[in-house]
Amino acid sequence: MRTRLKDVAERAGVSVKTVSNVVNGYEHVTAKTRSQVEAALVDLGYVPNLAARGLRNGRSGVIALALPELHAPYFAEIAHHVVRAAADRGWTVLVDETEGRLDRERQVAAGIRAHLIDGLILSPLALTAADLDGRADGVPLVLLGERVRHDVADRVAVDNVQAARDATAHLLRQGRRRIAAIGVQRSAAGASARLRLQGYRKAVREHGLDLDPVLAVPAAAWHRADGAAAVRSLLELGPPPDALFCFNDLLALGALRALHEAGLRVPDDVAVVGFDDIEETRYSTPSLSTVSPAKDGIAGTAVDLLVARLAAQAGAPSPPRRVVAAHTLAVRESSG
Amino acid sequence: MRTRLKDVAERAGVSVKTVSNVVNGYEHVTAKTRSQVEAALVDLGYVPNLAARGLRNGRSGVIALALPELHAPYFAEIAHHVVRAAADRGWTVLVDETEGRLDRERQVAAGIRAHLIDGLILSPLALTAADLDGRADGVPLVLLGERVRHDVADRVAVDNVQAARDATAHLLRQGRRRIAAIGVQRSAAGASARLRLQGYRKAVREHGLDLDPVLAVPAAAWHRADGAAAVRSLLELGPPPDALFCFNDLLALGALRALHEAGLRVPDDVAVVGFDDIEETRYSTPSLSTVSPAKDGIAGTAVDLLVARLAAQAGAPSPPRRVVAAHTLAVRESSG
DNA sequence: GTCGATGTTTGCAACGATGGAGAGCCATAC
DNA sequence: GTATGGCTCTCCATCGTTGCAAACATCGAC
Repeated sequence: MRTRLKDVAERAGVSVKTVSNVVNGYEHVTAKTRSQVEAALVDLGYVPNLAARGLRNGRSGVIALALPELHAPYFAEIAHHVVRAAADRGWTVLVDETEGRLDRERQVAAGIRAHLIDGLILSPLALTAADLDGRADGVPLVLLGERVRHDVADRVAVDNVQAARDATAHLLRQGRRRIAAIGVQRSAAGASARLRLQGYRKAVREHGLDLDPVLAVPAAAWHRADGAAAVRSLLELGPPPDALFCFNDLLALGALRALHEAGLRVPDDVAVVGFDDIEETRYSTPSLSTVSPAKDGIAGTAVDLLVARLAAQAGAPSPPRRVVAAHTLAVRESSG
Repeated sequence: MRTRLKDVAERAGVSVKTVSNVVNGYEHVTAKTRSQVEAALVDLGYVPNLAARGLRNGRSGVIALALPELHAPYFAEIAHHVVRAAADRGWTVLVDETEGRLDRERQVAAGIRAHLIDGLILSPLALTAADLDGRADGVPLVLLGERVRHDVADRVAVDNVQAARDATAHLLRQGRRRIAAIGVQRSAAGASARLRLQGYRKAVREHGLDLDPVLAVPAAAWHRADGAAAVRSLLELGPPPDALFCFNDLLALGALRALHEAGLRVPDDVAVVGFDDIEETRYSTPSLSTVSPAKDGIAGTAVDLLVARLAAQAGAPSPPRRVVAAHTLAVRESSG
């Protein structure tokens, strides 16, 4: 049996409330009482019952992080930063994997864990704004990524169009002319893909070049295998491109692999740029140039937005906030 | 304001307890009452308050997973499998990062989240058995890995000695004779390192070869950078080895990088085997041979052990259980 | 010595849910 | 018609904590 405030109170010869006051650092407790209580706390090894505290306060100190899959490096890194940012601010993180499935994303957004969590950070793949309309009464929500319209909830995201444009422009400046875009998606879940494609096209046109539809290569998912497959199919269709802009790093790493197998040298024959700056890109052969979103900034901002919502929950509802996270271009060997 | 059982009860014209009975699937409720209550539940969008339920039942339905760092691929994959296994069994996972720091590991083991979690799965780095002695009253604990003596808590781990021996024997069978062990650690946190070194030595001796101390290369941490640094220092000391057994995949990937920079071909000049079978090893250039622990099995077993403890908590304490997880050797290009 | 002000401690109620005891109702058996 | 038993449903207490308000103690000022 665990010790409760009551046990400590009996041991210290004071009331339960006084013990509670000591535990919570209430000012007006005499030094003598305080030390008695503290001794009893230590003796009995008291640990507060967070379920009871949560029930009483209406706050659990726990936020949920829902993302497609924890084992994808980008999400693992985001999760790391969120857990860390939350811990720094005194919160704990509970993790849900949605597998990018609409039903799971809807469930978590609808507040499946009501009163166990105080807020939710969601990185959606399939969810649309319609799914979120009219959930004003639910737990505060912060969205990661530009996949959902920004007027339904707080949102933190990099400017995908701008970032894709930067990456493509970098390749153009290196003198590349036939740049393929790897990772095109037409499904509802492909909002990021659309934005990155848009940025890519913008850069190509701004450089006075024509868009070759053959160079827009689709990928079902954004894993290594899809990147490798995309490159193989591209190479079958005709002369190889002189550069690839891959919509994420996993695609790019798969692409590096396929290029290597095809006997093409990177960056000599084909330059490659990815997106996400996962740690692996620094150690691949060759190391991978990539768009580097400020992941710690994204995580910190997301937690801050959530905490701000929590603090403001009593007052009038404020309009959703949209934060654009910084990004840079990390130039490495694959496009150096 | 969220709806409570009370609101639903008023709407349906029954008592709070009856609503509770319906929600919990209690048998003896008339069809009529049931349908009335269910209608009210839907109308008001009732969601149970898990904090209150947890307080009353003494169970929250949440387990904690504490590991050094979520962004290391091995731990990310373990976390993925644990979250999934827990979800399959109706549990939710809360994540703590310890950074491998002793104080943090002690805190989580001591039950910092008491009553918010029902059980704990901990992957310790620095913790010793002494830290766990006498915590019989705490929340059920399952340890991952062989770092801590197996008689203090339930434990799931691969047989590190055997696995390291298998990996080294594989290299010997390929005709390699100067095999370096990368990742040696002498600190308290290096229990896995010691076991893997032991297995490596065993295999070398069993093959009738002498151990060359130069070939046991230390690494402060087990990240890519450490693997690269270890190889560079090894190459400075004398003639290159003809194979590397790296104590984890990140070391091996860093090593591949350093070998490449040194102009050594893998596997022609130097064969490389890693440990963990993270997804990245299938796409590196060359792809990496590695010891493959059954990660889903480890995660599933860990959750099962925890759930079993929870179910048995009322009865007499049973002795700690030790489960040895399966491992195989995935042979890929780096030692093919 | 009394009064008020300040500082310290206490008791009670409440957060939302559920277990258990028992009240009410109906059908069946005598 | 009454007793019996079983099914439904309600009421009350309880889980551990904290906000509120009241009670109590201490002190200085008059």
